[in-house]
Amino acid sequence: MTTPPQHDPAACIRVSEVLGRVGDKWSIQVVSALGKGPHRFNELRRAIDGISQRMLTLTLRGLERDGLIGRKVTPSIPPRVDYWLTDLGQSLLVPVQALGDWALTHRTSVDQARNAYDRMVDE
Amino acid sequence: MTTPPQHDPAACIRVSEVLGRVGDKWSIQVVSALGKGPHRFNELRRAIDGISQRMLTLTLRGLERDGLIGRKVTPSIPPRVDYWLTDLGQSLLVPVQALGDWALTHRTSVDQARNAYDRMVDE
DNA sequence: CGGCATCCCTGGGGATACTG
DNA sequence: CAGTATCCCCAGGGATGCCG
Repeated sequence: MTTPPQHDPAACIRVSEVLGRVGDKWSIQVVSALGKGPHRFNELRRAIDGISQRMLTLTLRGLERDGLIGRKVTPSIPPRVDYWLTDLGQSLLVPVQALGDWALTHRTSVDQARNAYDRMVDE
Repeated sequence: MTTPPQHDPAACIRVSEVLGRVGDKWSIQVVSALGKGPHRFNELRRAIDGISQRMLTLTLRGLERDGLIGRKVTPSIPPRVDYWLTDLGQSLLVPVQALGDWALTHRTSVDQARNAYDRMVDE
């Protein structure tokens, strides 16, 4: 086992705030997609499987408000809007990646535990 | 800027799964609280501000099912139930802590961006 | 003490249609 | 193309009450 981090109530609250911000259904995926580089609106729409236009818009607005992504409107015809990660957004990608790595590493363990649990309670 | 992690669709999906599992309103706080050591049901209830009995029960069941926490019933009178982090749960604490650190570090940046955004759209 | 069971209500989010 | 607006549904989750 690694050193168990101690419980810090203040840190807990911060974690909750972060999760409230990026823990919604789509934010992480948008940030991750923008990790590749700038994207236009419909490029993101295609890159993120299952997201609706409405939710993409709302998610992008939220991330922009929090300073995680930038937005540039080019008023051509047809209009063009580009999104990209700010430095702040890039920095968030690091711990997010760590969480993804955890998921990749321990996925089978979780699945096994889940199956064992489900068998135990019959079903 | 640090090296920007590349976008990996498979990794993205995994991140989503992890967030679906621990990104709910209470799981992280329960895991963090148990990072201190084993707790009884009502100890957790008191440690986690605002959680209802119902949600604590549901959250604990979910975490137990996923193998992140252990549960031991002592059928005394009154009954006693202890919860603790499994090794798997401990390992999750690491990336979660990283996310918490990010929140602590960048909290003011996010708040400033948010305030600036809100001023910009008037309100 | 440590739960289920039940009721109920809010809001997250999909589908669809319209606009600049 | 890139939104905004509207309708609508249902799952998350609080409050309350009962049980071993």
